[in-house]
Amino acid sequence: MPELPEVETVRLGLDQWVTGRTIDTVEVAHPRAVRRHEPGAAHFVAALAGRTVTGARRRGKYLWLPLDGGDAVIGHLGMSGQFLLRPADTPDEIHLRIRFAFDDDGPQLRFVDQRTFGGLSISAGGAELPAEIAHIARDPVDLAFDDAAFVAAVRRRHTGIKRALLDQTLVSGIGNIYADEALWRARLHWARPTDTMTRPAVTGLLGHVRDVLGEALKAGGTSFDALYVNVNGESGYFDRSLHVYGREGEPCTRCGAPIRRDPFMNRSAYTCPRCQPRPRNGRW
DNA sequence: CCTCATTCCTGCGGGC
DNA sequence: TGCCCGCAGGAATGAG
Repeated sequence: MPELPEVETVRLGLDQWVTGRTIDTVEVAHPRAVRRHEPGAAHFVAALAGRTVTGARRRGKYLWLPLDGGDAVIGHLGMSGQFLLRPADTPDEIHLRIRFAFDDDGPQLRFVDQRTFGGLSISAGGAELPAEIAHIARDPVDLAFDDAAFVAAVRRRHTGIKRALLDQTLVSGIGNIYADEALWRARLHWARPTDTMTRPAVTGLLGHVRDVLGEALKAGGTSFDALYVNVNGESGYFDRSLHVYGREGEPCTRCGAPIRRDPFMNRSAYTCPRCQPRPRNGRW
């Protein structure tokens, strides 16, 4: 579930509570959580002792903590990852994967992840932008995002518009929830071929993507259960503002037609069949 | 350079 | 009551 608004909410918390602190010890409770760290868990632990965190940054759905000396800890929440700040005497979470203890009296930083799709690794010299995630595009909230280049790139692609929105090398930060919500706002069907879209249509969609991401960030993100929480364990409330995602059979808030769920890329696509029609003759 | 299917993982809820 | 299965899905990977 964590998409840009949720990851950014976590980043803000990390920046507030971890920046400037020096790591004392690290414990890897589950090796799978560091599987992307090629040198292995023991190296991960040894390399971080004594290092000071100098910030908290984000690229799309990836986070990284720059360290003194120029390296960085890269993190991805996957489906169910959480960064939690917890006093040392707090009982371990069932799905605790990695623990960071600092050389001060402050709380531990714990990486908790039920489904273990997420994980952490160290990027050598990656403080500015880790090479491991340099292929991830900027997100639409990034001031340096190039709107014209994005519009042109989308129109050059030969695929469906939702696939394009989910392609993190084209635009980052968007996942299944916000893709569906932006497409509903733009009245576009998920299968609309990108090469049939006009420049204004893509530009308009980009505007809706920005709007929905911004609104969700203000709400502290979307959560349906306790899986997505900020560093203090609190849930966002944007799920109350969703128009199509997860609403199969419920009336469209705009026209009343029942929301439809289609199988899509081994997951789901939610649309309003009236607001986002798919042409009968196959011509868009 | 594309495009796209497959794979990883755990817990929950529906059906029988 | 309990078992099985589908579903949730980000992104790396490799096939074509």
